[in-house]
Amino acid sequence: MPLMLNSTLHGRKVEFKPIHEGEVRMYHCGPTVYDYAHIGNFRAFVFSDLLRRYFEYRGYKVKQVMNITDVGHLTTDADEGEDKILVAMRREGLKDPWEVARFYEEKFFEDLDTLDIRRAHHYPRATEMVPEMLECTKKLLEKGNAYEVNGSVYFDVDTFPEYGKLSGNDVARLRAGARLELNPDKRHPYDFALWKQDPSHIMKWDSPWGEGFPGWHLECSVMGTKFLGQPFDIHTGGEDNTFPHHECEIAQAEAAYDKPFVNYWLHVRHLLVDGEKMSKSRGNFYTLRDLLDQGYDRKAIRYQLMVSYYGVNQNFTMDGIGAARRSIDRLNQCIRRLKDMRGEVDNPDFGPLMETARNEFDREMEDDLNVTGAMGKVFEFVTSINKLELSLSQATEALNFFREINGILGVLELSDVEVPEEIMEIIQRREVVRRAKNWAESDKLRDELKELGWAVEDTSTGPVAKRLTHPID
RNA sequence: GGCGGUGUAGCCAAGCUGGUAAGGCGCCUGGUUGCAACCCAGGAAAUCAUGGGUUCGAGUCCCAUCACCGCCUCCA
Repeated sequence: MPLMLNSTLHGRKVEFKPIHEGEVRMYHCGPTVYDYAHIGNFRAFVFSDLLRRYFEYRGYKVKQVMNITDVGHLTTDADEGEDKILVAMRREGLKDPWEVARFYEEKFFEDLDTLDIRRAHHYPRATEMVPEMLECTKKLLEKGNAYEVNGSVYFDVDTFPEYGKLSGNDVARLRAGARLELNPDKRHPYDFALWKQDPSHIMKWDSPWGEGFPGWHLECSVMGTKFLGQPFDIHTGGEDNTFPHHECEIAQAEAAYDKPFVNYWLHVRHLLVDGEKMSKSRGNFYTLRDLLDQGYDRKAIRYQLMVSYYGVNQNFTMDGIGAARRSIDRLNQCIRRLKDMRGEVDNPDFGPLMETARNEFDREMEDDLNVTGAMGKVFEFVTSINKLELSLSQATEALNFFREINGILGVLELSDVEVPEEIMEIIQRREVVRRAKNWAESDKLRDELKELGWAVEDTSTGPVAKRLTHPID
């Protein structure tokens, strides 16, 4: 069955067709490394991981690129408030913008690992792509799509009639409703900088037009084309990037090389926290580290971020993280039960259930990665097989299904839990007193285990140790 | 002001090509257990934002209103 994606460029769901058979090339707007990424940022990053893992599940070879924006488009004497970089430098005791960028880049990668987000194939830094950006700027000047004024180079939107095709904006209308500050250097208010000269900037490079820094939109065009070719298949980012950022990327790349830039654009809607938009002033602004510090489980956070349709806002709540944790536990519990199945006789009810589960899971996912719907089908499957006694081979088949979908989800516990010696010892001690029906002592040992972060479940086949994943449940 | 999106049980939510509403969490009852936890069985709970319209029939299409989100300025 075809995979349907809701492409912003098309304005509707369209069938995905790769440029290269069996291969997908994707570009994802990455972090600006002047602060910790917040939980909303991670919705977009988890989505890029979901896409990648899902394409791999479908058997595609995937190539991913994500930019690291380390060019501070900021000045030493910021007009309003204090410069973000300077604040970050003081906060972290760092000496220059480059150090700030490397510091937060490292934190970003740590956060990716925390959320089990698979690494993209390239993470180009903007500061290391300046030659390519200069080259693209020169090309646009040569072709007449850009003009130089006072050491800055602007893209001339009037030379690109398709400007607006992604966002649905219309240059004439934009001009009418313009509330931009007038920049006398620009011919049109929506012309945007490819190269900018500004003496007060901290980061500067040489160029044919004097010292300056690259424009805000150029890095993504250049990196996408360099690592993925032009056109490439999919470009993703937060919904806020649609205009002007992605619109400008298209204009630059297509004007420079006279061919389409990207075939499908997917935009991730923002998340709300407790029903409101996240902001520091509202006190509902969280980084990933904030949540971990409060004791929330990383897999629950991943699950929570992933199991909602990317095309609508998600209401992220602290209760939701706990609910996510318990949802994962339910799946894990089913997996554990399957591992104990040793029957030799096939259960006739199993086959149809298994087939339905696979088909419906796939059908939901093919519908624009409707993970929510797909998981609904998985839970229906869990409920129905929890009632059945299965043969070893059937249990194995079910386990394989969980293993496959976990390639996408990345939150399930499929391998046996390794129980530390110390814990095993207490559990065995508890078994001895339990057999002697010394309940007081038995419960004391159970409390002791809890203190150490472990639970014990007394099953018919003996005690099973279970790691307590989350103190706040 | 313009463009796009959302509003479904206590909470998170699927439902997008129209035929009276998935799933998870929570809650209730029973089973299991030494007691729990986990699990199982059963159950309560939704006038699908509001008001019109089209239709034999609308959460699902159309119009209007309200609320919220994004963009029009850097931002996932």
